[in-house]
Parts: sequence; structure tokens; C-alpha cells
Amino acid sequence: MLSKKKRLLFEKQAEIAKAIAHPLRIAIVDFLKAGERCVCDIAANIGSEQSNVSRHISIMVKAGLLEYRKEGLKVLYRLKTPCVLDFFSCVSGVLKQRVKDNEKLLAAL
Amino acid sequence: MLSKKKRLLFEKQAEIAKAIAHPLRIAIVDFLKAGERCVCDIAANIGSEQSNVSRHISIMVKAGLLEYRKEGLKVLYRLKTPCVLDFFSCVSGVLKQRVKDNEKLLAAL
DNA sequence: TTACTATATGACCATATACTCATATAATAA
DNA sequence: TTATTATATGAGTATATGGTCATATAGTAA
Repeated sequence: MLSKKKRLLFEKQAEIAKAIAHPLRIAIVDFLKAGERCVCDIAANIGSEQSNVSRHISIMVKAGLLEYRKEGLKVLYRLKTPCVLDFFSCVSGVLKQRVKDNEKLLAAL
Repeated sequence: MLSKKKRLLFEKQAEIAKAIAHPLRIAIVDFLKAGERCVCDIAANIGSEQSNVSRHISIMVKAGLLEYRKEGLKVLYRLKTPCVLDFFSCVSGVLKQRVKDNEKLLAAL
């Protein structure tokens, strides 16, 4: 059985993984690779409502993935932990493998 | 605005990220680091119902994170893409940063 | 054949998540 | 002061997810 310590760790890790696990949030992270951006630019880039984008951003801030600074009316967000980007290279690997598996399956028909 | 191509990629990536983003599934991945295991052993290790564990496993299989082989009555699961484990070192980094931020906050009081 | 074991899955319910609309907050400018 | 702009958030709704129980499937053994 899992120790309490491990259980707690896995919960925290899942919290952070959940904060990434949404197409719009991934799009936001991808957009912020280039540097800090305001909510308005992010919303325009990913093509979603301001209120929705604002909510997705706040989820990632709470998880510790993004940080921000205020400048006049605007709030500029940026990636806090760029290693998150490495995650996507792994995920891309999984996707490539899935494509390969599908090819094998097709070839076997 | 996002291209269709990017939108599709982000959806696929989110699908895989979601498949990891649950404490029990993270526990399963952690347990499988040591090698292939049957559902019964996994369920015993993480302390959850067999049916529940079976469902979580099938989510990860569908996402391409786990693969399996059958041996008699048992089905032995293993990690298909060990790079997933790298993800957790990044996540741990995020957690450590959060602790540091909290310390700063406390020190400022 | 029947009995037993390991795993998967349908049906159900409770909770969480995502989204939209309207509104609140806050900085700026006239 | 009022108006404008950028962002955040409450309320409501629709959908997704997680969990349990009971049952189905399938391999093994007697």
C-alpha cells in the first residue's frame, strides 16, 4: 500500500499535470514560449473568449506554471517553469509511437 | 488565430496529458517503473478497487502510455514510453518552486 | 462439465470541469 | 466626475470524469 507521503506527492503532481492537460492551456503555454503576453493577446491568438482565457490562465497560475506582472491596464503573463516544455517533446514521442502502431496495424490487414 | 493543424496537435497532447493527470494513474506509473505488473498487484499496491484500477489502466493504454501482454489469467502491464517519467522531474521542480515561494511569503510577514 | 481466479465493462450516481453571459474591479484618460 | 479599456469572477448550465456494484469474459484446474 502507498505511504501517506507518496499519496500526497502524487496528488500534488496530478494537480500540476491537470493544470496542463487542456488543449487551450497547452495553446497558451505554446504561445508564451515566445515571451510574456497580455490576456488580450493570448485570447486573440487562441481564438477564445476573454473570460474563458482568463480562467484557464488563473488555473495555471495557481498551479505554479505561470507568473505575471501588471503594466497599466494590462496583465502580462509568462512561463514560470520552462521545463514544462520538455513534457511536450515526450508527449510528441507518444504521438509518433501511436502513428507507428497504426501503420503496423494497417500493414497487417 | 490558431491553425487547424496546431489546434489538432494541442488536442492530442492534451489527451495524453489528461491520461497522466490523476493521482492513482501517477501512482500506477510510479509502480510500473520497476517493471511489468498484473492488475492484481497494481490494485494491491495502490490500495484501490480492482474495477477502478482496471479503468485507470485502460485510459492509459488508450493514450499510448502503457502496453501489456497476457500470461495465463493475468494481464501484465508495463510503461510504453518511459520518457513520461521525465515529466515528473519537471513537476517536482514546479512543486519545489512553490515551496520556495511560500517561504518567501512567510519571511515577508 | 463445474468451480475458481483475474480482468474488463455496463449501469448508475456524485462531483468536477468547461463554457457563456453578465457584472465587478481596477487603471487610465478626458 | 464620467467614460473607456483590460482583466477577473459569480451564476448558471452542459458535459466529462471518477467511483462503486454487479455482471460478463476468459483462462485454468479439478
